Amino acid sequence: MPDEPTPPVDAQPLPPELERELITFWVQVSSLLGYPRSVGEIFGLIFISPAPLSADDIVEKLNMSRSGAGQGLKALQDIGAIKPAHQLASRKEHYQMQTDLGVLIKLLLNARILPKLEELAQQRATLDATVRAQGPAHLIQRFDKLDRWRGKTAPLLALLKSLS
Amino acid sequence: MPDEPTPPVDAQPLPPELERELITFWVQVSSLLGYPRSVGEIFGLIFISPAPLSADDIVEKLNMSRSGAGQGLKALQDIGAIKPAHQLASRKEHYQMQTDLGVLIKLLLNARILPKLEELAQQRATLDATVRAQGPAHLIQRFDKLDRWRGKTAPLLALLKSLS
DNA sequence: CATAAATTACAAAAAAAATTGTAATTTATG
DNA sequence: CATAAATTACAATTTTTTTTGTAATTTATG
Repeated sequence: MPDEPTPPVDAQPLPPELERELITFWVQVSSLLGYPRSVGEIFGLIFISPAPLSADDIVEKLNMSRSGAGQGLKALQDIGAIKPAHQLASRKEHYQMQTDLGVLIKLLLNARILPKLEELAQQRATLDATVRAQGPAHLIQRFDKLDRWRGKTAPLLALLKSLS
Repeated sequence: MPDEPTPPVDAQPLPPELERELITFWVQVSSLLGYPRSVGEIFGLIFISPAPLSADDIVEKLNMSRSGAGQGLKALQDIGAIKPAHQLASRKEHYQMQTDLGVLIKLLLNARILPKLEELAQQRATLDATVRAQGPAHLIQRFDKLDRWRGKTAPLLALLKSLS
């Protein structure tokens, strides 16, 4: 037996325009981090919702496919932006935002940006060694420059990691 | 009269595989910053080239369209990653990398990431005010959380700006 | 443990982004 | 200042990414 529509928790729902703006804000954040619009919309909706939401709630509210909602929820769970919240009356899984935003930002950075940065740093080191071993003078000079740049940005990376 | 092909400056050209790896490295950097593959390839090619390159040099080496090369070069110039280098013998514009990488990283960040972050910060502030004025309790609580997160990441933003 | 309800996986379709080709414009040179 | 050479702008095409729909799988409940 499918669930009945749940009654609103809030007496006073958000003005639709504010709702839209808040969701748009999170769409932009997710886009900055390289996630598709749908993921940002789902997170935005969960962010503004007073109660945990099921995948079907999201499908209904955002007019998206069931499988799109499922994949988006999975992505958000993977990075720890949302977490499951068992609703006693229902068999469906419900989700609410991860309220520990320290965890959230850490996971966002770890999931997307830090790994890439570290992979690139590793590759740079390898190329550096190769070029210094066998490369022409002009390239060695350019890697010298990269080294200096690395020195400048090292504190930034350290700070990023310290958030994690 | 079109230019004759310029003779190689280096006696010993790079091994093709190293060349490919170096270009791939820059493609990945550019992708992290949200630029298309072609822009990364162009920068990579200029990075490894001992002498300044013309748009047509790039077309030939990378097998890309003339207009694609033009647009990519423009984008790279706009962010200051490369700079024009007049070649006396030729009428074509030539380009070489901006060797001051301090300038380079600063411009990359300024051109893409910082503006977005600042726009988002501005929007957050506006939404925060609106929600606190008229929003429901649960949303106000969530903006409280955002505020705390902001406190944690403020040093990061400051450091980013200090690089600029 | 059988069945119903939900989730997940994956190929197909749709949407978005990047690249190309052509035409218009600008810039340099005789 | 006319012409040739190069650059730039922009619509059309191609490619990539995102979203959807369906089928297979998993999970919970009587």
